[in-house]
Amino acid sequence: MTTQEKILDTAIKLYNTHGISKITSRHIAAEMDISPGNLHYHFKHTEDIIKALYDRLVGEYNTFFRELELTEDVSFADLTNFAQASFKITTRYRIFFRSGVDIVMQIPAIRDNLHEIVTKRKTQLGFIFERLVHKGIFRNDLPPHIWPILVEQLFIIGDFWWAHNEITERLKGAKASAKYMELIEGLFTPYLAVKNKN
Amino acid sequence: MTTQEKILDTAIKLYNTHGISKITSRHIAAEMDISPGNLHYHFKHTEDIIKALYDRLVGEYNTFFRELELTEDVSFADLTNFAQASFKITTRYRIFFRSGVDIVMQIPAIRDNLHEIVTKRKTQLGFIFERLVHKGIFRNDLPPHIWPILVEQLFIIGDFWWAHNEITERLKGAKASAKYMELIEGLFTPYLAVKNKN
DNA sequence: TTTATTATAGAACAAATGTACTAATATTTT
DNA sequence: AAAATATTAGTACATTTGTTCTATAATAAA
Repeated sequence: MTTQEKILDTAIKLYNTHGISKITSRHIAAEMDISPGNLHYHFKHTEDIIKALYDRLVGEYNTFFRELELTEDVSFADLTNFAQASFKITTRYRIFFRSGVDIVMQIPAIRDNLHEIVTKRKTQLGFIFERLVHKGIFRNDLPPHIWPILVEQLFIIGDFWWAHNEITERLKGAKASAKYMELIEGLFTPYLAVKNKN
Repeated sequence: MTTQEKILDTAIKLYNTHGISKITSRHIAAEMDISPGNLHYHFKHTEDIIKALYDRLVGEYNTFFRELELTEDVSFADLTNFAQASFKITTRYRIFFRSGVDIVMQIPAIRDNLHEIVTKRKTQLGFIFERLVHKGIFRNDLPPHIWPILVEQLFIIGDFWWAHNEITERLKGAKASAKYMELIEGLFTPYLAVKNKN
């Protein structure tokens, strides 16, 4: 593993546990026993570390979405997989979803990219719903304008569940995962066609 | 208006527009043309300002909930009012909902209080739903375990909508309010009894 | 009106932080 | 092996930030 990768791994670990605002480049260097000078040789600016972590996050989302797009024949299980994959990613990079938009939005490279990626994800999930309605898995007696609303609800809960968990139950591991899935699945349950209610 | 109040007003204004992490006690003092020394005469620690703003936020929530509790005969309109009041409060203090739990959770006085207040709000909203089911406004053919889930979904979307808006459409004013209400109302629409679908 | 108090300004300090610089060491290329 | 390049440690510096200190000024109490 290269020093760069080690820095990123250490950074995300420290950020996730202590929060971005409390972790400085010196902390990261100290944690992995290298000098501050060395760290800034690999990442000139501390912001560049956060930027690199964001790129990792986006990369993981993209590879997952690419897989999903290949599946022409979307099934209900894909939706569950989607939620579970989202949970894993938001867990690994939970600092981005917990530290709010405050810090992240102040990094220009991220700010410029964020809107684009969220829009893309929304469109993709919208397609999945469309196909599931067509297949009769979701109800087809509803006005079409409800689907974008459902997609948005899914994203808000998916993205900010960790933040909410932090200020309420503080669940971890399997319990956290179960609660997350319960909330996400509960969101589209009312829209399932009657025959699929299981 | 006392200097203390002026400091809090200036602080929330600056925090809301620039984010907590970018605003220091010096910025606040400069914005209102007083000396740093004077500011720290009124608030010994910068954190105390955030703590005081949090107390304001909680206070506004409490006065609203107290009104609602007096209404013995809960109607559907109360639910909409509830959402609208929540929107106003989360807008006025949106920094707390945008800067994430990261900063806020590091202030002990807030951390200790936050869980309590969220739980209280959840219970109160749970009661409202219970009464609305009883009155036949919400469906009574559903398993009772779905109501806590719905309450939690409502709170996540209610609390973090501003954060989500920041990274997507960045709506403001009336448009923001309309979108917020659309998402919140869309959440409980599927649970309305058939006769109430209007 | 004198005295006490509260409020304010402005300078000063210490700690933290990002980052640049220098020299040494390791690694790769030729 | 020699030269070039990449990596590392350690130090140093400037800036920012929270906070304290001291001296005035304003206000309230006596």
